[in-house]
Amino acid sequence: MARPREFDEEAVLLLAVERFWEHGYEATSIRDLAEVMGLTSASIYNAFGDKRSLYRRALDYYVDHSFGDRVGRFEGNLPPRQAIEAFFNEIVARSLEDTKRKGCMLVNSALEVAPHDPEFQRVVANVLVQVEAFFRRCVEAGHRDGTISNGQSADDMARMLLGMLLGIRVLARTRPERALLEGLIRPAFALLDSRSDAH
Amino acid sequence: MARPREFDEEAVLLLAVERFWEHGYEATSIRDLAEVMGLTSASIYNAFGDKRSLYRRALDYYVDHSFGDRVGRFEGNLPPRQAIEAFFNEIVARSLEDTKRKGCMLVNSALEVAPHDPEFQRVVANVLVQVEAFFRRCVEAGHRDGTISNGQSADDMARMLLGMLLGIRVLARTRPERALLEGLIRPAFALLDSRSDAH
DNA sequence: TGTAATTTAAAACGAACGTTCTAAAACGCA
DNA sequence: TGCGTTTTAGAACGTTCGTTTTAAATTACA
Repeated sequence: MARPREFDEEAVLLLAVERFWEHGYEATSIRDLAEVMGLTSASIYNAFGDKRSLYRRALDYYVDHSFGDRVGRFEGNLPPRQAIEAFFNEIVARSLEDTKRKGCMLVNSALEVAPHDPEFQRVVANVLVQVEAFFRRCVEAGHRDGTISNGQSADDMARMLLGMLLGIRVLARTRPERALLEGLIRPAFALLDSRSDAH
Repeated sequence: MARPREFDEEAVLLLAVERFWEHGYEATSIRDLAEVMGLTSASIYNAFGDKRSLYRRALDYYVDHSFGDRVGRFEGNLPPRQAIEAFFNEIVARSLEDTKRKGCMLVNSALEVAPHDPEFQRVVANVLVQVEAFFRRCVEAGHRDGTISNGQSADDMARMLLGMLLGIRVLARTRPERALLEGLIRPAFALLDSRSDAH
């Protein structure tokens, strides 16, 4: 009943993600996006609305396919202590092979967009709460089966792991050095392992 | 021999710092700066060169008066273990009273400017190296006088503290909650205290 | 007091910004 | 085969960008 789209919406959204991810919101123009996505600006506005709406779609896509995917792969499929370790090992590995220094789009968004936009503030905060909850579930399970030290509360341990995660993401963006990132997580893991009955 | 400046260079630089700090590089225009600094764009260009040069001056000013000042106040004046604690307590306090959510200008710069600008990459990386070195000196001194556990190497401990610092700075920008930030550092301090001979 | 030097104010520069408009093109259905 | 509808391509909208220019104002020194 009408002329059909000449592009796949998810495919071009992925291209928009790449661009926003690497250059951020302000430094990415509609013309940049049009070139990268292989569309005219009219098509972009027709399919996604304005620039902010497209960025929102891109961020949601990123969150679902990075963090969401990671939690889904590890939680339940691995013992809690190993799930945490696998999570951080993957973050470190990704950070070290991130030659374009894109970092984590959620962290980028947390610093560039969220502070001045209540909607994005809510979105980013919500994801961070979910990450924290994932860590807390892992630590609680580890407490129950004795594979994680109960020297610290699961709440505090989860908070620390969340802080470490964000710290790695920032640090890797300017100093992507293996010794630094791997050395950073060693004390944190030592804390997971240290036996409380040794005190 | 010529018409004198009508403004104090350091005073207007501080105003530029505030603006860049809160809104970042891209989202701050020369006209914004001119209004905030109370100058015309011609005066800005005459005194500071182009926008990027002014941002560089602003970042240097920020680094000297925040991190540089903090290290100078704590190191030497406090025992190593207390120096680290005072450092983090001040970071948490500043983060909680940061109602404008400006965060840390160095971290903001690390994510917005440094990845696409080799000069700023070098500047930011250099400061992070200095922060790490400050932590390492504290941990080494604590190892010597027995106030810090030697369960972890000073190198790794300093790396972890650097990661925690950056993590707090990011987290506080979207979730400035006292329980979260204070809970985050508790396990890290526990690691400083845990006695290695207990294993 | 006149001259050289510098800073001001304000307008102006071309380029790029986000967004919209105008037509032509491409489909399903009558 | 037309009709209604949507998507295309590309020009165009007004605004804002970083930066420079023009000319008046202000000083120290001869």
